[in-house]
Amino acid sequence: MTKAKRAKQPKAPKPRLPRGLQDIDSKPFTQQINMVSQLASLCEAHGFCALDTPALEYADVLGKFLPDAERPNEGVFALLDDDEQWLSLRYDLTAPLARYVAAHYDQLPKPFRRYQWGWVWRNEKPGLGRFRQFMQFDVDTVGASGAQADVEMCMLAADFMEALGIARGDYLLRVNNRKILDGILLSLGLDPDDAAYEMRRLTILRAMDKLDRLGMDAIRLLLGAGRKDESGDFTEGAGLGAAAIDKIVDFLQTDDKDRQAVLNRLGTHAQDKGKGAELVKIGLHELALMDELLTQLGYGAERVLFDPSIVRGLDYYTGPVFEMSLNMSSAKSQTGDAARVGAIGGGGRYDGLVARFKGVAIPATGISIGINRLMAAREAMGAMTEAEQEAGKARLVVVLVMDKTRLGDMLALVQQLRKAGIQAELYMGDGGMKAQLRYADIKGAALALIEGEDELAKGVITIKDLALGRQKAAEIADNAEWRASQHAQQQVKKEALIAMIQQKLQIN
RNA sequence: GCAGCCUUAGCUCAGUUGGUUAGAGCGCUUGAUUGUGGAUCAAGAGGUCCCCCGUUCGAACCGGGGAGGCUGUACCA
Repeated sequence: MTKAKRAKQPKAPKPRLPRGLQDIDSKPFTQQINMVSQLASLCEAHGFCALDTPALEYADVLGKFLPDAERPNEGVFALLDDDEQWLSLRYDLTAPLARYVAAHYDQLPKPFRRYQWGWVWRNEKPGLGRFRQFMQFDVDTVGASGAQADVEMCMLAADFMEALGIARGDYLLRVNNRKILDGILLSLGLDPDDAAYEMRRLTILRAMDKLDRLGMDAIRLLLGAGRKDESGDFTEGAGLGAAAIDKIVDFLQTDDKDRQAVLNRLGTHAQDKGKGAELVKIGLHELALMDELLTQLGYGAERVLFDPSIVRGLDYYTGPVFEMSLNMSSAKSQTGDAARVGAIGGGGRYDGLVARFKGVAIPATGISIGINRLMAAREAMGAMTEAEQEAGKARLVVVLVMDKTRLGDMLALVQQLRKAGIQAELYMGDGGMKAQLRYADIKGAALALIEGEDELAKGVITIKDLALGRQKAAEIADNAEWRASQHAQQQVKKEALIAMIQQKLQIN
């Protein structure tokens, strides 16, 4: 566009995208569809039902983050409807599930087991592997209080990873119990009636949650006076005394290599008298039940481990909590970024969520997988299922248009190819032969078919092997030799065309 | 939110300690060689130097404000 023309339309919008949102083009989108359908069929095999719910819900139904007029978009994306009611884009799939269960409780089978995937939105600062729109895949069992339901979630999470080609040992589901965490806090001697207790509890839990990322020394600082990060910014600590810090640090040790070892070690924290130790004891008992089932079913500590530093979100979890992480050491981390993808999923037991609507507590447990993060991590790890390798191969055949009076014949040829199970398209543009081959190249097609004057006269079709041609090009630097190299193509009789294409596609 | 750094072509970046017409590589378009993509050669298109205000004879460059981005940190249902 010339400058003069530009001046006439000065307000041409830039084709920009809001931060934290992304286009997903052909290859990753196809991969995403494949991943979701693999997980969905696993869920179906377990007897979970599919469910879909709308992206928009009433803000008060989603709970917390209720928008106010001044800051309607704090944390969530919200908008005021015509009737002056606040709507929010869902920020997870669990709150809508609670709404759905409460609304249809009478008709649903109890326990109600459903799986669901969809986009969710969070209005937060995006970062590495964090977006403002991302896809979650959730599986939940509502109305089951026993450890078997939690254990099923753990096993399913592990099965998910393996179904997606992530090798055993490259993923780890770490499990903790909120009752243990709350019990430990109580036994620190903090007074729950103290006005500052809740703040302090959050600060401590948040500090514990950071063990993975910051290391134990930083955790000591965060539990005590506070910590200064590398930009010089200061984070206020919990202000605990040395004895309390030591107790927590001891609790957090994560050297244990199997689940029984964790249970034994944490058992020492259950021996004191008092409410705190009592809670710890209950939590440990729940974990012990899970361990028993997991062990019987062959899910060892290399897949599902107990880890006292797992906290997960602070709000609705009431019992076991899970977090799925990947061992990225096998990743080809060119930049080092790949190694820090963070948790790719999590979940736990939330016995209070449906009670918001029904008044009676309905126990529930579930997991949630972050599809986008998982996809990025798999890419870095080079995890590929056979189906994906198959799908990633060049299969497309592009038929060129050499003579526009013969479009009908060409379309018929393409149809014939498709009937034979060959992925094929006719060039739809206006370009000449050069443009058409460039099109086939950019599409990553395997073959191009040419039926021009010469071929028509001879009753043949030219098959051009694009991949082979590219490979030859890489070896040639001289123009004359290039011209002599004859384009990696061959002519076949029309009757033999389909058989030849099928043969060529197999070899590729 | 807080802190630090950054913003020049589609991308990655040069640039003049303030001086007229702002550059490179890659990419893109067109052409040559073949009815033929990818190699090679040639030509071309593409810029409000993030935006606004100020200082100055003169600002991409200096000052102020704003926006956007990156990194760390906080929050993360």
